[in-house]
Amino acid sequence: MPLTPDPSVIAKMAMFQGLEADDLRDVMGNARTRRVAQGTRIFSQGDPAETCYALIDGRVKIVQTGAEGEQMIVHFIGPGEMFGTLAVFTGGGYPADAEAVTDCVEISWSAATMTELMHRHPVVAINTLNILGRRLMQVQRRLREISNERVERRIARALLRLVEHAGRPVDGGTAIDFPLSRQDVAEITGTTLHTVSRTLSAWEERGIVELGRQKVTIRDPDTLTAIAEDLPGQAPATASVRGGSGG
Amino acid sequence: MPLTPDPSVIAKMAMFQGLEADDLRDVMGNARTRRVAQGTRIFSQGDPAETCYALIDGRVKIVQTGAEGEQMIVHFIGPGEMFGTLAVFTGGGYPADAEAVTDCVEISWSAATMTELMHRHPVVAINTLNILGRRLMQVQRRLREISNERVERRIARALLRLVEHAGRPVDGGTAIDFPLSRQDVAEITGTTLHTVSRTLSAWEERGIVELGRQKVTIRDPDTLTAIAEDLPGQAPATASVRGGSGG
DNA sequence: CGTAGTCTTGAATGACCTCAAACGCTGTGG
DNA sequence: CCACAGCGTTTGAGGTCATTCAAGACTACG
Repeated sequence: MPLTPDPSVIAKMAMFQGLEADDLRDVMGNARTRRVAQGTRIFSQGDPAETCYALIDGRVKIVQTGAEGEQMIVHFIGPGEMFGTLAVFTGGGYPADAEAVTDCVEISWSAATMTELMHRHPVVAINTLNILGRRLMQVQRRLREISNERVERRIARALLRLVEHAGRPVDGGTAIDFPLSRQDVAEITGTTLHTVSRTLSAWEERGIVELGRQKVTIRDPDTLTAIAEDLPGQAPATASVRGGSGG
Repeated sequence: MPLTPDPSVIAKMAMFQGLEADDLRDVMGNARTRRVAQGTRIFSQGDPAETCYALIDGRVKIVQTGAEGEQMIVHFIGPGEMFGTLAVFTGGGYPADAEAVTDCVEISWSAATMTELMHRHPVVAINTLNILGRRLMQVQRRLREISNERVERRIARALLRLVEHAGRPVDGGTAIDFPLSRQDVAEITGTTLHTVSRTLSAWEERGIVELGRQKVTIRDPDTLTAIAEDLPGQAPATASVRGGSGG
């Protein structure tokens, strides 16, 4: 993966749809491309937001930390998606950390450049509006789910969403394209790693998933969907989730 | 309140900051102003998003409904704020219902008009980006809170936020400017009206709030903040509602 | 082979929900 | 004016899902 990516990569990004070839060259000229090793912190919550990013390759997780250290995974970023853009327009610091969960290639622009670009090409602003709007709708849906639904169902949903977003077909199922610990799943679904572990173990026994270290493979997406949607006929054996000794 | 509002009202809106007087007249010309009675449904979840709105006067609540009827109050809209804008740019229908919780005056534009306006005046798109960005940050913070925090603290936070956003000073405290039922608070905080009722009753006994039918008055915001932030020194003493910080 | 990090599993507690009933405002009509 | 219905609210009792505390097992890596 070269450090000067060809413009076609940029051209495909949702953010730059509708730009002419000339403008794309302009965009490229003002951008900075960089390799980022797995585990690198790209920016930190509270840092002044001076740069906005897009991902060429790899995966980045966006993590928000509360006053007492509780963490929540807000979003996983994949190739072609922007991140860190939000804070550039709201002023103030980044609202979360960004961390590379695999080796990545990122491209970035200064806040000033991006603002200027949007003034020159309103379509970029409108594209961004579109992306941010979708993300807002997603977060709102997730908010409702977390408020009103049981943990098991939230975990099912989270896995299905991850598969949708970062699924890689493997022998006998679909795996998730990057290291994903139980703790990660807990921070997505708003629960503890213990509950996640118990739930996944129960599912493994039923042949729905296959587990590994920082790895989950979905073997039976239909049953998982049934759990997520609470469909009849695939009633989960809830008792088995609770360590075997119900009371 | 006249049905042809003077342009200064529009000029003050965050969405139209930076527009010239001429442009503002243009905006006004394409807008439609309307009175809305308390309780009116302005748009419904799933309706095709053909109009975007701003509020001149009154309060509107944005409510999302899940597949099985569970509801969640996403946002309260006050004077000068826009709503229903989101869906216009993401395509698809509105992601939630909008309902007037008081008598309102709204102003609206067709989606096409608004898009055109943004192309002519990028600053409007960038302003909208700013507003939407802030809202996204708010929702993400709320998501983390709901995931990681106990109910009592979430209720405290919700009340403080409502006071901030719609507080009206009254004799011996601050009231909230519109009818707010226990059920409403439950739908904001992701709990049940029973738990809300119990919690508020306990607080009333401690003199923190004063309760009425669809009404909450904050008498002691400091203690409420202490509960919200889990500060020392204001430890709640009631048996029925959990206090302190864990174990 | 030891160390550190991830994951599993058990047992006990408890926060919150669910179910159920009754209370008290508010507005309405006799 | 009072009776009555409707709605929001309060309160109790019981159940359970999920957290919390506590070990221990497994995996990767030097």
